[in-house]
Amino acid sequence: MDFSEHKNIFLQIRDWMVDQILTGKLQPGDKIPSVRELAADIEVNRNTVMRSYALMEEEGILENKRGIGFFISPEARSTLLGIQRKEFFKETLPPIIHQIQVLQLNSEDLESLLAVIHSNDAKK
Amino acid sequence: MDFSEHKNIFLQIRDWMVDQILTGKLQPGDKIPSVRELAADIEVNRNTVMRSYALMEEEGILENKRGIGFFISPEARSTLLGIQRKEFFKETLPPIIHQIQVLQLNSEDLESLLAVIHSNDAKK
DNA sequence: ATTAGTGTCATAGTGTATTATGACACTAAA
DNA sequence: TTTAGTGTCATAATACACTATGACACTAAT
Repeated sequence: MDFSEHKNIFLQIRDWMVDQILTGKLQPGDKIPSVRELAADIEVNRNTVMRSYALMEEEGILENKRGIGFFISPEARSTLLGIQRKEFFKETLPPIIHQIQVLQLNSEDLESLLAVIHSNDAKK
Repeated sequence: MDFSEHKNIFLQIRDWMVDQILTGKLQPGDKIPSVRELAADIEVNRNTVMRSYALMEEEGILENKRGIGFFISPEARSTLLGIQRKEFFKETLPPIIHQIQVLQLNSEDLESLLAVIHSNDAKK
């Protein structure tokens, strides 16, 4: 895992974990790496991982069994779909649209983007 | 101007100024607010504005006349189009595409996005 | 020459993310 | 009961963005 300069590490850990859940690599009920283990893996301090896990617990996507570890909450996937979709439309999409306007990007420039969107139309 | 929590202020000032240039609100040759003036306007420290201006000067989009002030460089617009397009395709677009896949967003969800893209096709 | 406005530099202080480390409570298994 | 693994809390140290402030050099206009 490589971190971006311009975003807090504990938020990037959260983003990475959220992605694992939404893509199905982590399933509800799964035990996730312990605070110490993940910290060692990604070469980050224990406290930083703790902060990520605490945040995700507060968001309702992780559950915590003291002395045992953290687990993906049963309703994590649907909760996350809600959170992430809301975030996407409120925070992510508007500046993207603005940027596309300003840079005058057309269908040809954004071919790969359009392909993905249309491939999602079929799956209904 | 309201700042986001999760991005450095001096970078947000730069983004804001870049947008003004690309949308034509600031023209090549225009004098921009002095370091002190802008700092007072947006209630930020002089040094923070200085850091933004120094960054933009280094990027070749601002020019500096000592004792007079900062000016939009003549080639600012084309320089910026290059920088911003490269940044967009390398850094911005890939995670967006991934997010659209993960959240299964279709043409209906992204109607406004598609509208903007297609409106850019005409202008050629 | 003086004045006001510009950028520039240096210093010190504040807040916060991150690190480093130790200690403690809880749980499961030997 | 002991041991190893878990989360949790507290403390101190480091790094960096940002603030606050003063001083200085340059430029244009009076």
